[in-house]
Amino acid sequence: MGDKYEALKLKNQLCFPLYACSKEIVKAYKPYLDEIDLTYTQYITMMVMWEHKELRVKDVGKYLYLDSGTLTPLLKRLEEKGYIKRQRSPEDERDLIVTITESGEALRKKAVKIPEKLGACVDIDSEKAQALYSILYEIIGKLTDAEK
Amino acid sequence: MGDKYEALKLKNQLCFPLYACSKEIVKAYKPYLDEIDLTYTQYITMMVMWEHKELRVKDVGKYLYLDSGTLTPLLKRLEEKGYIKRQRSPEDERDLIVTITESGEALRKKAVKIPEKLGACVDIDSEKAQALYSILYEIIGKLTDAEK
DNA sequence: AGAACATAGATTGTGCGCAATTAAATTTTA
DNA sequence: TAAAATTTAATTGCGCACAATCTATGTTCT
Repeated sequence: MGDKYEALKLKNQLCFPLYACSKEIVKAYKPYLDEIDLTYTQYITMMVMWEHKELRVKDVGKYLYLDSGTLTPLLKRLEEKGYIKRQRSPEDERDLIVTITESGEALRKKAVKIPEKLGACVDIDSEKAQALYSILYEIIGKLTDAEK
Repeated sequence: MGDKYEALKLKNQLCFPLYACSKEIVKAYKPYLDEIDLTYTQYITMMVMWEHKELRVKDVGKYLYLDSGTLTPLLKRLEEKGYIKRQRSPEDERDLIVTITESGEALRKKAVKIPEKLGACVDIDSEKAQALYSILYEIIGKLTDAEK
């Protein structure tokens, strides 16, 4: 009981269930995302594009906590699928402007059912969901503000 | 306000903060894990090995929710580093038995400070941590039991 | 204006993470 | 007991995720 390595046991970790839960939920999305030929990361990227229509790569990265190493190839794939356009900003050639296409907008109609389908899988009561949500953003805030 | 696509907005997702939080915490581990030359996944794998000393790949996978596609190369890397041994079971040649080495045991002493170091980074009050923990395992349970 | 600095995205390399498939060993069933 | 089914790990292929580096473009500072 309570040996000196207690803190190193899996069951005493907070990060592990977070890591495992995140993976399992993403896995639960898969059958629904397969229907619209998107990965989870592509899906959340389309989410910010559906909402903002036009963004620099940099801003997409800020919303999603992703860098260009992840986004550059991912955005190229979304462009190949026809959901977005990528073009340099005329004002500042360093910026790459991502714009949603009509086909990308059309995809939104297909995707609109996904949140409720997933809600049915996870099925957690709304107080717990709210608690979870606020604690997660509290942690994210601490980890990403402190940074600089 | 509350258009028909409200459910598709990033701020209304529960999975996204989970996904982002998981990544940010793993990132927070990195400087400490770098010191002992482990990735996060290797670290949690060592955690189950520190506790159990000897396990089949299958059981490691059950503890960590990982399959052989992830574990086979990861365990080979840990074997190269000298922390574990991999050998077939004589009773059932299908099973691969993973055993911790002395060097692997020694690593535990170096790792023992990591949980508190990370606690200092995340710094969340213990009621919230407890709530988070139990909600996460509730979701994990629903997603992994329902499966079969 | 020219040099130093800063910024944005692309590239490279490593390691997951997982679906799908394969191969070998074992168990079950007819 | 021979054939079919199951179990286990390994392999293959793809897409992240991220650190580190590189390149091109802008900005700032003398």
